[in-house]
Amino acid sequence: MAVPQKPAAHAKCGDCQIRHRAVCAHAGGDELALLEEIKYYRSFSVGQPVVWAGDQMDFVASVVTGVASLTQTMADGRRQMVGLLLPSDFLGRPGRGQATYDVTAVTDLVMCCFRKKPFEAMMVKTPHIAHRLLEMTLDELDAAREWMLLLGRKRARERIASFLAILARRETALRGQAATTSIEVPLTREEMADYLGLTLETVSRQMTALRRDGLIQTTGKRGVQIPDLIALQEAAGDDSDGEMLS
Amino acid sequence: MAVPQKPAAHAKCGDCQIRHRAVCAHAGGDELALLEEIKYYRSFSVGQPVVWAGDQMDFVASVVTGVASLTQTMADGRRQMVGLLLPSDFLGRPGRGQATYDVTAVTDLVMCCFRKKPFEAMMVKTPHIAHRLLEMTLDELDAAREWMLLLGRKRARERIASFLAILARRETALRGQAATTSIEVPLTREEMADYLGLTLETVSRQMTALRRDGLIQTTGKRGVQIPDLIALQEAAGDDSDGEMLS
DNA sequence: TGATTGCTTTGATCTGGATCAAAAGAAAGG
DNA sequence: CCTTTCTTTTGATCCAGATCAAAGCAATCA
Repeated sequence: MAVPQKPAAHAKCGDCQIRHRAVCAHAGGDELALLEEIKYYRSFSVGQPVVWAGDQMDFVASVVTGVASLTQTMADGRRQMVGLLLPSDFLGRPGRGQATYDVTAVTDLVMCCFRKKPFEAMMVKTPHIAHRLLEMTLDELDAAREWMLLLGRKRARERIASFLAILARRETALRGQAATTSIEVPLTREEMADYLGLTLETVSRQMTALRRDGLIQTTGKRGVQIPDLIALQEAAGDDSDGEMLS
Repeated sequence: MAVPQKPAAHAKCGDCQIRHRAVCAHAGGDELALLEEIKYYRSFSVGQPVVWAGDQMDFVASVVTGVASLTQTMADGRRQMVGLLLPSDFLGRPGRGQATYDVTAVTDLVMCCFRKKPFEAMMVKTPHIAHRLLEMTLDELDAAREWMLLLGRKRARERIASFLAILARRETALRGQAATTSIEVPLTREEMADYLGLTLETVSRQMTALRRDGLIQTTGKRGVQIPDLIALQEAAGDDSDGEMLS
C-alpha cells in the first residue's frame, strides 16, 4: 500500500476534466497558456500527508482527482476535519507562507500545483483567476457556515443524513439524477466522525439506524444508495425544498 | 427603545475610522473618490433586522460602528449564529442577489452601504478592492474553520473561554495591552449560546465557573475583565502560545 | 490455510450539557 | 412607588452521545 505514484503525464489544460470548475475556470486561452507553463502535477496515495499545519508551503494547487482533508488537531488529540477537498477544489492561500491545517490524502490523490510566487504574480495580471478564486472562497465560506449549523445544532442522525445528502447532491449535479442515487463515501467511519464532530461508534450506529429506517442501503463499507433524496434531506433537518441560491 | 436613528452626517472616506481595515483599505485616492460617490449610510438600533435570509439584497456594506450577527435558523427553531460582524467587517456577496443568513443589529449599528450594481462594476475596474475583499473573505473562512473546531470538539467551558479570548485579543490589537484586559461582551447570554452552540443556562453556569476559578471578573451583565489572557487561552484548549500566522 | 492487521459493528455504562422549573436582579413605564 | 418585562442565575432531572469493551469481517500476507 501507499507506494508513491509517479505523476502521470497529463494532457493540456484545455482537455483537463476540472478545466471548467477549478480556479482556472474563467481563464481565457492566453491566461491558460501562462498557467500551463508554471503548473506541475503531484500524486499522493491514501493516507499520505500533503502538508502539516505550520509547514512552509510554497505552492498552491487544485485537486484533479481524489479527495483530501483539512484537519485541525488540539493539543490533547481531539480532531476536527474542517474541510474536504474534492476534484476542482483549491488548496492554499495566496499571501500566506505557512499551511494553516493538516492536509491529508484520504484517497489516492492527484493535484495540479503552481509555485506560489509565479501564481501570485499571475493573480495580479489576470483578473479572471483572482475573480474565480474569490468566487470559490465565498462558496467555501458558505459551506463552512453550513457546517457550523451542523456542528452546533444538529443531532447525530441529522449530521449523517446531511453529509450523505451533500455527497449525493454533488453526484447528481455531475451525473444526471436517477431514481436511486448511488455514492461512494470517500471516508472511513473514523474520518466521518472527525468531520461530523462525533465518535466513530455513533457514526456506525446512526448509519445502521438510517439503513434500518430505509433511508439508505449500503454495499460494502463505502457504497451507499439513496432511494429518496428528498426523504434523506428531511432527515437532515434541512428546509425540505432545499435552499438553492443563485 | 429601538427608535430608528437618522444616519449621521459623515466625514469623508479619508477620515473614516475603518478606512484602513475595511474593504476600501487598499484603495488609492482616485478609487476612494469613486467609492465616496456611491456610498450611503444606514443606521439600525439594537435588535433591528438588517435583512432576512432569502430577501432580495441590492446592497453590500461595511460595518462602521456597532455589531451585527449572521444567524441560521432551522425549521423547528434551533438557531446557530455563524458570524459576528464587527467594525470594518463586510456584509454581502457580490454576484448574489439574495441574503443567505438573517442579519441582525445586536447593538446600535451604522453601516456604510454601496448599491450592489455600481459596487460590482467597481470591483472589475479597481483591483485593489477585489483584492482586499478576497483577503477579508479568506480571513473569514479561517475564522469559520476555527469555529468549526470549537463547535465540533470543545467542551462548554472551553467554548466560553475561546470566545472571551478572541474578543480580548481583538481589543488588545486595537488598544495597547495592559496587565488586565477589559472587554464589553456585545451579546446577551442567549446570543452567546446561539454563537457557541450551547444553551443560555450552560453559558451562564460556565461564566460563573470561570469567575469562581479566577479566570475572569465581571462588572454588570456585559463587562468582563481578564487578569491573565494566557491562562484564559489555556482554558480555551488552544495551543498555549497562540497560533499566529502571517 | 491460518494469522495478522484494519476497519466496522454491537453492547453496557457513564456523563456533560440539555431540559424543565423557579427565583432573583435590573431597567422601563405608569 | 409598584408593576411589568427582560435577562440572568441557580437548582433538579433527564438523555443523546461519549466512553469502555468485545466481537465480527474482509483483505493481505506468510
